[in-house]
Amino acid sequence: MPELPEVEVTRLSFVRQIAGAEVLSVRMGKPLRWPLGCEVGELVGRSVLTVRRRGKYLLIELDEGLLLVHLGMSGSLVFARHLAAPGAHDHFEMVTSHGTLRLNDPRRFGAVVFAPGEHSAQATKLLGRLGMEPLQDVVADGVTGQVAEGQTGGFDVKAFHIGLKSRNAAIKQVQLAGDVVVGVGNIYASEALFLAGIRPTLRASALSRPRTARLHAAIRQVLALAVERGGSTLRDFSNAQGEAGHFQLEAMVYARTGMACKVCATPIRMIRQGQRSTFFCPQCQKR
DNA sequence: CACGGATCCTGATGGC
DNA sequence: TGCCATCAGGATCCGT
Repeated sequence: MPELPEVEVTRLSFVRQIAGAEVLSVRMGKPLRWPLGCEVGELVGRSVLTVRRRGKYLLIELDEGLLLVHLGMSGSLVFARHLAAPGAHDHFEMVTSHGTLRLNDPRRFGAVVFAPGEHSAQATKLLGRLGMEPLQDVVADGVTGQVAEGQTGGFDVKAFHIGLKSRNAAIKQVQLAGDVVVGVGNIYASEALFLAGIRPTLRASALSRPRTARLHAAIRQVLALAVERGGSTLRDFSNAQGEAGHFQLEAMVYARTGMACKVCATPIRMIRQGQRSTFFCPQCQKR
């Protein structure tokens, strides 16, 4: 489910409340994608400093170590003072002095992993080869005014072009791979290519510098707008306050197979790339 | 090394 | 109503 906008919207929806909280207890449900990597008891007594984001990972920073949270395809977080008894798909729950953080993830492709530090082997294994942060310098933290992400370089057109040049796979799939640019999932990959007027099947290495610049701008534009709209709620996404997103109402191509293109009225087409659906307008995205 | 495909898991949906 | 096939916002692993 969640791509960068949904993860960022989730982060913004509970970072203020959880900051400064003390961990009172932690409980796990069924196994997630990876084991937690520590005993739940080890987390008790630590305090939550803040929550940052790297790609589609949330980094819950503790006074000692951090929790890396990934929502996978079907995960969502809730943070509240009081929650009903956990359900069948609630697989991680952390009770703090400020409220309870709970991960609901029916498909269990998500994960919560403890790492002793941001540069530990555990963290590097998950974050080590992530690409550039597309919204760096665009989405600022509502409290501190600082950008959500830290140490990687910003999303630079020149670096983007260099990254694409070495890839012969289709541009759509290179966007999804996350090693050139992070956070672009199946919805926003199609949307960005539409805004840039680029055919999803074009080899990444075939993008000219000007077209790379257009895609760079399109990715930023679509992700930033999606964050403003609270993300996309296709089926069941909601932020940590339980609120749905509305970007899907503004999608130009995603899930609009056969419907008229909002620009030229040509029917939107769907193809399969790497077992995933891709949507595009054959008229607006000729190559 | 880069690519395509299989894979993890559950739930919703549509055809018969 | 039941059964089966297909599809779903992700990302890793494996064979070529």
